[in-house]
Amino acid sequence: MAPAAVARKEGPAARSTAAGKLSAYKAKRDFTKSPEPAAKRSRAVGHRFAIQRHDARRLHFDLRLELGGVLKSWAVTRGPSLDPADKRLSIHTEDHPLEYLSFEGVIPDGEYGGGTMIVWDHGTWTPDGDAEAAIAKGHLSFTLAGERLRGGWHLIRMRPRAKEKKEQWLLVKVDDEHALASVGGKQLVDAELTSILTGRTNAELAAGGAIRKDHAARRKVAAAKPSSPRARVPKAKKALLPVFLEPSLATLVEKAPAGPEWLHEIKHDGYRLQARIDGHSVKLLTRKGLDWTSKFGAVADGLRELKLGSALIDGEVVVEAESGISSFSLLQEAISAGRSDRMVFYAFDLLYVDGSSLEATPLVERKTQLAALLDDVPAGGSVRFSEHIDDDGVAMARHACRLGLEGIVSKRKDQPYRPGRGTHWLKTKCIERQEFVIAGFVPSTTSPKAVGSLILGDYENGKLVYVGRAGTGFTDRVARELWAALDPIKRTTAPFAAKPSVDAARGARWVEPRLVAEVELRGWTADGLLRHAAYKGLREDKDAVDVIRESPKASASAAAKAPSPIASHTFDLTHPDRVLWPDVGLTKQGLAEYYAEVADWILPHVVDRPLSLLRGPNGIGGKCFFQKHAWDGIGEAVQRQTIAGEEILSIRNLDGLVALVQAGSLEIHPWGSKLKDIEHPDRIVFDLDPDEGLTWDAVVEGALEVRERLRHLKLESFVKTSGGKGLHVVVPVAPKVDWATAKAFAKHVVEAMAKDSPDRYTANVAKRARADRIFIDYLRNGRGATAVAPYSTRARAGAPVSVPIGWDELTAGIRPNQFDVQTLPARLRHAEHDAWAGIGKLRQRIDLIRG
DNA sequence: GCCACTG
DNA sequence: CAGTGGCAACGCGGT
DNA sequence: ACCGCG
Repeated sequence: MAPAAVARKEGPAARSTAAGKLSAYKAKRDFTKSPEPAAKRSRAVGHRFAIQRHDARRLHFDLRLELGGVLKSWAVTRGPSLDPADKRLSIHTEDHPLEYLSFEGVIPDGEYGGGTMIVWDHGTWTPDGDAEAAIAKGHLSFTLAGERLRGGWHLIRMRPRAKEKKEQWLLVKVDDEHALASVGGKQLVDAELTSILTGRTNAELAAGGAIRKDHAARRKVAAAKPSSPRARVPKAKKALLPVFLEPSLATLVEKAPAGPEWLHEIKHDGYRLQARIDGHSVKLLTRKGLDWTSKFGAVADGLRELKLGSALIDGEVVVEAESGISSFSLLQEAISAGRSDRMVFYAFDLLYVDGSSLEATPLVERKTQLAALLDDVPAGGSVRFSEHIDDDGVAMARHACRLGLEGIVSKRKDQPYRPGRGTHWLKTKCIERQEFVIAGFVPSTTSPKAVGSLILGDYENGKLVYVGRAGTGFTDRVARELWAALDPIKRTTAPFAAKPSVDAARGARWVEPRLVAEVELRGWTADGLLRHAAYKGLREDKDAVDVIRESPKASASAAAKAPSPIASHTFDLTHPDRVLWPDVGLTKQGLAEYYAEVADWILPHVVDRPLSLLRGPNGIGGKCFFQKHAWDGIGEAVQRQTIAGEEILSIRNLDGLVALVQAGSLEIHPWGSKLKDIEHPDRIVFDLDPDEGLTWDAVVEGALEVRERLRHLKLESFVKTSGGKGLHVVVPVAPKVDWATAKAFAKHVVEAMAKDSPDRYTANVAKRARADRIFIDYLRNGRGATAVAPYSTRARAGAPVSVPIGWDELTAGIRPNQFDVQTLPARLRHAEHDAWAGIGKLRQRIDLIRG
C-alpha cells in the first residue's frame, strides 16, 4: 500500500515540474524569435548586439547600447556554462560603469543581430544613472520575475558588488499585465461568508439563507426517498471503521473549473484533519495519520457531543481572526499556547458512517449525509459544516479573492473519495502560498538569538534546490523560536545538492533540511527564486522530503510579453529590514513594496494634496507622531511649499510615496482639498466610529443611512473601511465652498441623524455621549483636519489598510479590518473594477443646497 | 528619521 | 560629540 | 483658565 502511495505522489509532480521549466524557457525564446515588426521590437529593446567569438565554455559578444543618444559598446562574456537554462550574462569591461550590471538575455541560435536583453535584478548595481536612462527610454527591458512578472511597480534593491559602495533602490514600472496571475491566500470560515460568494444579501441570509435552503431542499429530497437517509446509501458498503484513510488532496490550478459537475467550497487556512469517531472515542488525525487529538481538545469535545456512533469525517481545523477570516498563524499560536477553545473544525466530507463505508459514494451524496449528520450542531460551535455553492467557479474564486480568502476548492460532485492527489479535487489560490524546506538562516541583525531571514529550498527531481529567502513575516517571538528550533540542527555545509551561489550563501548558517516552512510569495523571479516571500509558519504535519515544487497547471499557457518598464530615480531606503509592525513582521521594505504594488490605486487619492503623516520611524511599538509641515532632510521626491504661511507637504508620484516610507510614515492622511485650491475641499468625510461592543451590523446600517440621507440631497457617496473599527463615507464635491461651509454641511447631516436616532448616533465627541452609539465625526472636514487615505496602512496591530469597497459589498461580510498589507493586493488583482470608480469625476454641488 | 539644541 | 526633544491642532468636556 | 482626550 505505502509504496504505491509514494509513487503516486512523486511521479507526476516531479514530471510536471520539469515540464514547467521547459515551457517557461521556451516561451521566452519564442518571444525573442517571434517575427515582430522591427519598429515595435526596437522600441522595447532598442539595442543590437553581435556575437563575436564563441567557444565551448564562453560566449563573447559586443553589446552596443544607445545611451542618451550616444552609442556605447561593451564586451560581454557569458559563462561559464552554456547550459541554455543559464541565461545570465555578465558584462566585463574596464571602461564603463555598467560593468556592475548583470544581464539576462536570450541569444538567437547562431545568429547575429537583435535579441532580448533583460537586466537581471539580483545584486545589480548602477553606479550612475545610465542604466536608469536606458530603462526609461526602453532601450533595456527589465524583468523581475520572468514569465510571471505582473504589470505595475516593482521595488528593486541594488546591492553593489563592491562592498564599499552604497546600496541604492530603484522603482521600475512594468506596464504589461502578464497573464499568469499569482495565486493563494487566506481563508474564509463561515457559512455566511460562503453565501456572500453567491451574491446573496444580508437580508436573505437573515431570512434563513439561500444556502441553508439549498441544503434543506437536498435533505428533503433525500428524506423523501424510501428509507431513512442513513440506511439508504447508494453504493455504501458494509465495512469496519478504518483506522485511517489517506486524505484526498486537491491539485493546484490557475483557474477554477466551471460547469454543473463541479461544486465549490471555501479553502480553509488551517490543518487538514480526519475525525475518527468510534462511539465515545474521538481521534483527530493529520494528513499522515498522526494522532493530534491532544492539540485540538475543544474540537474533539465538540465532535464527541454529537454522539454520532461511528464516523470518519474529513475536514480542516482553523482559528478565526477577529475579521472573520481564518488564519494559519493564529492557529499555530493557539496550538503553542495550548488552547483550543477558539478552534473550529470545518467538516467537508464523510467517508464512513455507522457501519458503512462511503468511499465509493458520489461526493454530493456524501455531503448531503454529512449535512444531515451535522444538522443539529449549534451555529458558531466548534464543529461546522463546510458549505458549498454550485455557481460558476471562476466567479466564486474572484469573489473569494476579493474578500481576502485563501482560495477555493472545486470538487467533482459525482466522484467517489479518492485518496492522494487527483484532478477530481482542484484548488485555486488567491495568493501563492507554498511549503519549503528550511536549509539555513541568517541571524537577525537586530536581536541576538533570533532569525533574520530563512534560506529555503525544495526538492526537484529528488535534489534539494535553493529557492530563495524569506526575510519578512516573523514576529519577534517567532524569530526567536525559529532560532531555537534551528540552532540545534546546525551543520557546517549547505544541504543543497549543488553548491550554492555566493548570493545564496551570503551570511548563511546552514541547518539539516528537516523543518518545513509555509511561505507566502508574490511570484518567482526570472531565476526561479522567490519574490516577496513572507514566512507564515512551520508545517509540523509535513515531511521535508515531500516538499516538491507545486506549480499551477495552466489551462492555457500565457506567453510572456516583453514588459515595458519605466524607471524612476535611485533613492535611499535605509534600514529596509527594520520591523515596523512586529506582530506581523512587516518591514520597511515590505511597506515600500506594498505601496509599489498598490500604486495605481492609492496615488489618485494622495497625489497633489496637502498631507499629514503619522510617522513612527521605529514602528508601531515605538514613539509615533503626527507631522503636517515639511522638514529639512525630506528628499526631493516630497514637495514642500509655503501656502498661506503654512509649509505644506505633498507628493506627486510613487517616488514621493516611497520617500514617505523612508521617513517612517505609518499612516498617510491627505487633506480633503487639492494643492492648487487648498481652501476649497472636494471631499467630505463622515467617519463612523462605533462605541465598544456595538455590532458590525449597526455600523453598516449607519453608513447606509448616511448614504441614504446624502442621496436625498442628490449626493452620491462612497464607502471605505477605516482599517480600524469603523467606516468612512466619502462625498466628492466640486471645490466651490470653503472649509467652514463644508464642515457646517457635514455637521448638519450628522446632527439630523443624531436627532432622529439619538439612541444610535451622536455627533458629540464626549465619551459619555458615545455610550452604545456610533460617533459620526464631522470634524474631519475642518481646515487642516484629515482622514486616513484610501489604501493607507494603519499604525495598528496586523498592518490593516483602509480599503474602498462597493456599497454592494458592504451588505456582505466585509469587516473594517478585513484587509491588510498582505491580503489587499490579492483583492485588487481580482477586482473587476475600482469600487470607487468615478469618484474623481463627480462634480457634485453642495453650495446649492439650502440649510 | 532627522534636525536642532543641550551639556 | 553624544544625548535628547520635537515633529498638528481643534473642539470638547472635565477640573 | 487650563488640561487632557480623541
